[in-house]
Amino acid sequence: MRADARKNRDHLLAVAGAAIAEQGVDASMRDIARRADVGLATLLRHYPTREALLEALLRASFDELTVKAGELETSSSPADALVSWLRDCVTWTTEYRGVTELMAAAIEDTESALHTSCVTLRAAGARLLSRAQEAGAARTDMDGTDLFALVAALAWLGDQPSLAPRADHLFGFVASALLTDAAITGSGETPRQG
Amino acid sequence: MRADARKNRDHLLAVAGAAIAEQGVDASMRDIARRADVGLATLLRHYPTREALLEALLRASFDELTVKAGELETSSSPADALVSWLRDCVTWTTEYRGVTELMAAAIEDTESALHTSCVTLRAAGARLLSRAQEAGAARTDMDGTDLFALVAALAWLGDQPSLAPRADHLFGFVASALLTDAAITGSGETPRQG
DNA sequence: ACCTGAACACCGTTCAAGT
DNA sequence: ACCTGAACACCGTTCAAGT
Repeated sequence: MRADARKNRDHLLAVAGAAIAEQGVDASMRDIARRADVGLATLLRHYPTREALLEALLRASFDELTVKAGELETSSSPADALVSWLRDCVTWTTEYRGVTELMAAAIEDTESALHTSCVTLRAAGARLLSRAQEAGAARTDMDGTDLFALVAALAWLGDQPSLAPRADHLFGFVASALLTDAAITGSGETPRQG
Repeated sequence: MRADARKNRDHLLAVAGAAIAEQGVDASMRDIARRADVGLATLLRHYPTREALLEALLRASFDELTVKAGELETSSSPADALVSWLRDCVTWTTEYRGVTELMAAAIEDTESALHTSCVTLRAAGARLLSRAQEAGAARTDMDGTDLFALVAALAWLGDQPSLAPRADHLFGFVASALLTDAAITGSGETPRQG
């Protein structure tokens, strides 16, 4: 790639990041190009679709979350690892309004530029869930796809101005429903009789 | 209203219902007018906004759900009434893809044509929740707004092709988390000591 | 090798002009 | 009283022509 092209590309990504942080993932591509003082066609040659642009923009965050999941597997109790990773995921998505819907579409669209990242993320969550289930800390009637859906739904709530104030509370509701009583009362105690 | 205008209006609503059932609430207004063999400006004079059109389209369903809530209050146990009404709400929203997002926006926008209907719906849910809470059948850390948000989130899941297959399962997950153990093991037993 | 203006087919909004 | 064509300011896609 030529030096001027590389510079254009980096500049575009920075401008796109700002625009999308402000206006959400539906920010106009034309507007992003305008802000970057570049023709719309130039933006589209670097990033042929909105998803390709987002993939470049979110790659670092995706990687971080995946690495974090691996770290939590060794550093925290199964229940704590699961819940704190879920919280990280939900918190992260609130940075880019509307990204959840795109991710839900991408996870079953193998053509999407976001597909692989989403599948990897789901797998990371599934591992943490399995670990918690094997420890008797999480319900056994859930799998990685259920978990992905729950995170997506909670993130979606955070995107809706009228519902966002309850997003934290409902995260707690969902998280505690996901865990078993044994995990909630603490791993040191014996589960109480039902 | 003149007879020809009335006829136009009814015809527009029927056509809009079909288009929106097919394509979701984002169906092009221009396309709806085209299908109805009417100028776009005519559609917009009858229904000045997308929300006004949907309000006319959904009014009957809104009323039904509100009436249903009242009936369930006398015909069913507090827990059953709450859960079966929630299921009705979620099932209903799946008929019109995207309606949940519009409703979430409308409930805090007093200018929206859908505002009153959404507020009424939330109040009906809040009554069923209170009744269940007073009977010791539902968690007491939830209110009508939380309930509205949960229904919205579950309905949103049903709108996403990749997540829809889990929507029923996750409805059960949320519903059972909403109820107390006492309500789940049956209303004939005394709540256990916590 | 890289960039871009311009044409295209859409969208919802608005209003002057028609019946 | 009711309807509508047309102008407007947008959108993303595509490609021939320029540097």
